[in-house]
Amino acid sequence: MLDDRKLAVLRAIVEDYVSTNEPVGSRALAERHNLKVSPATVRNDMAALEEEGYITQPHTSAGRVPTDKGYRLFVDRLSQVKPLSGAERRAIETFLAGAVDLDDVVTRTVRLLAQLTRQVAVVQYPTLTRSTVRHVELVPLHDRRVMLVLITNTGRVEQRVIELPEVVEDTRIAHLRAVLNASLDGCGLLNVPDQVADLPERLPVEDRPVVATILSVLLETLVERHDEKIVFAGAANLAGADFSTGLRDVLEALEEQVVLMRLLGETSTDTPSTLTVRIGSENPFLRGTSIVATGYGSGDNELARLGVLGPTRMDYPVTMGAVRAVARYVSQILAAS
Amino acid sequence: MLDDRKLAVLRAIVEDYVSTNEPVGSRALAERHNLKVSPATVRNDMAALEEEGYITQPHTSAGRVPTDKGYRLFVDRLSQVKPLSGAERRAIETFLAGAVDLDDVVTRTVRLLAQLTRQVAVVQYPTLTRSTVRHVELVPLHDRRVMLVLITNTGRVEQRVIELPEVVEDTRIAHLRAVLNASLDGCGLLNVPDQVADLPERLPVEDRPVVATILSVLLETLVERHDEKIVFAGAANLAGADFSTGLRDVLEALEEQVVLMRLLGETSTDTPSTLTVRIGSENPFLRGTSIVATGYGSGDNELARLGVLGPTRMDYPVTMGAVRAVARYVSQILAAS
DNA sequence: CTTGGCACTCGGGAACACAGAGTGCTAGAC
DNA sequence: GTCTAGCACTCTGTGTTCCCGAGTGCCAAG
Repeated sequence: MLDDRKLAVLRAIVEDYVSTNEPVGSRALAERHNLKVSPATVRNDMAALEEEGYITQPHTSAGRVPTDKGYRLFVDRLSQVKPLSGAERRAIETFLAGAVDLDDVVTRTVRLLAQLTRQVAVVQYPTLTRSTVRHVELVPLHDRRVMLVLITNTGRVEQRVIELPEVVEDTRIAHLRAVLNASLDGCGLLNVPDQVADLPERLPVEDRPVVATILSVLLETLVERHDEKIVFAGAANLAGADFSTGLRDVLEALEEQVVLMRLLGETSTDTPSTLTVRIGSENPFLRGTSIVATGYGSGDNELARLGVLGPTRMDYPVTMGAVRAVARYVSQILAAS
Repeated sequence: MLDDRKLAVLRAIVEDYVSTNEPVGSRALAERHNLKVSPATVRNDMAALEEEGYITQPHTSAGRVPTDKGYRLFVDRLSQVKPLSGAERRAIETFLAGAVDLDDVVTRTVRLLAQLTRQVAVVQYPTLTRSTVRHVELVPLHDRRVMLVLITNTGRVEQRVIELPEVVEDTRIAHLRAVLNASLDGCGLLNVPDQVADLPERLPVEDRPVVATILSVLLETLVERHDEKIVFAGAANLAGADFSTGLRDVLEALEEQVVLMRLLGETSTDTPSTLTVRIGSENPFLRGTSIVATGYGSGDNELARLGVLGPTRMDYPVTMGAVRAVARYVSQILAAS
């Protein structure tokens, strides 16, 4: 049905359309990509491709434009991820290496990705639920207040001020801290509830109200932050592009954590290095946009996702290369710290 | 030069133009705002106003549009800040009261403000330099690593992992923590360098290398975060409006911390409740936009600024009311915590 | 100082023609 | 059977012209 030359024609159409943003006609095609056949032949192939739904023409007597299905075929079979240049790799490395803490890593990553792809970049903060406890700290503030600080192996820090039911001396606080750390150190966040379930019973009766208060806040913190934080950058890159769905919708989606989450895709348990590409109508919302995303994380388990969002008419090979490269470097950085 | 009626005409022009987004002519003006004079009279007044530079006409045969100078006069002398409705006040209060930490307060504030004004809201994180130290914590991690946690009175928490020059037992760490807190508790962040300057000398010789390392990181943290964090929300509200300077420029500015900072205005030492309004060309950059900003903070000292950014053609009384109200509520929340 | 009248200007929409790009189809060449 | 050349056809986008209407500026009278 689709011989090699027809595929070559489709690839040429996608490439030309992406670079010129204008429907591409048979003559220009035959000339620019030395196909060694005449425009008439190209026209026949185009008719076949259109028949199959890979391309379409906006108006009669206009050139052809790829459909979502056409882009899909292009991404799956006709293109290769384009690796970054050496200079770009080095730039990424040095830029990310300068980060001082997790916040900084995420901020730098999202900006970097936006600049690299000239599109909107989206980065999800590493998921708490897959991290482990590195340290729990109880800081006496004054009166009956203590601050609970939870540090995870991904460098994330959560803190809460707790109002205790009674005045507690610092030494007791120190003891509680030791107990908490003894049972939680290195524990996966998902297992924390189980680990601390019998803790009050193992302590003297007089400590139980205090411990109960602290634990309830601790558990609450875990649950609350389950709705993950997502940041984006590069909205200015939307200004040029035209979206079928309207710029407003895109901007709104970017500020809706929930929608962004869905767009980035479910956090898969696959190896994090696989790239997800959702093209146009394949997206749950924002059917006029495409998304290239992948997971990242230290080692083999995927901690969170990152990707870019742009018009359906985007340079997929380049974008995919950038996303993949950035994800790898971030993973490295996180593993090292 | 400008009698009362001319001022009334200017006010009417601003109000009409803001609500309709179309140049306003003399007939419509005379009808809608019962000025009790004929269109011809209005025309004379308009000619005078144009002569003075308060209004202008886009084309020879079109109605008049306010100039930046016209808006300025309107804001300064012809309008009153419009207070929020009771329902709005209650909504703000409950929404902000639900925040769990400083991050949350800022995030909620910026979203609230964007929704309230239907414009882009911008909020600066409370400045470190005006805060005071509530607590310093040293958390032994393992080997030669400790985590330094700095908690300020505004609820802000900074943390850094420090690589020590030698292995240090936990008891020595605890001692150092006590020493640090003793000299820094309640100390203004700006004074921290002075406070700790002679600290190494007051300690045994064997502790000095460790203390020096810790202090250098502490001071670095203070300096680094001097470039303040700013967040924005409501970019989708830009989609409808048209900016003379181009949407792209506005979006770019929003992602440039430095530019945003300049736009919000210098942190003044004035009482925080004064509203700053910069109209069109009065802005350092983005001359096509207007900015309504104010300071906020607990008590009398201004901790940071917040505001909204929108087209020059905005509803100043309403916007000013919203900004002022939100700033007050945030200040309350911060003072309480 | 205000008002009604009047001539003038100019933007924007409707109608129209036209050039150019691109197509589909058919008949012939390899 | 596949490719090619030629040709008639169909659009879109653009430039032109025309005209209406909104709005103005000015002047003379109240």
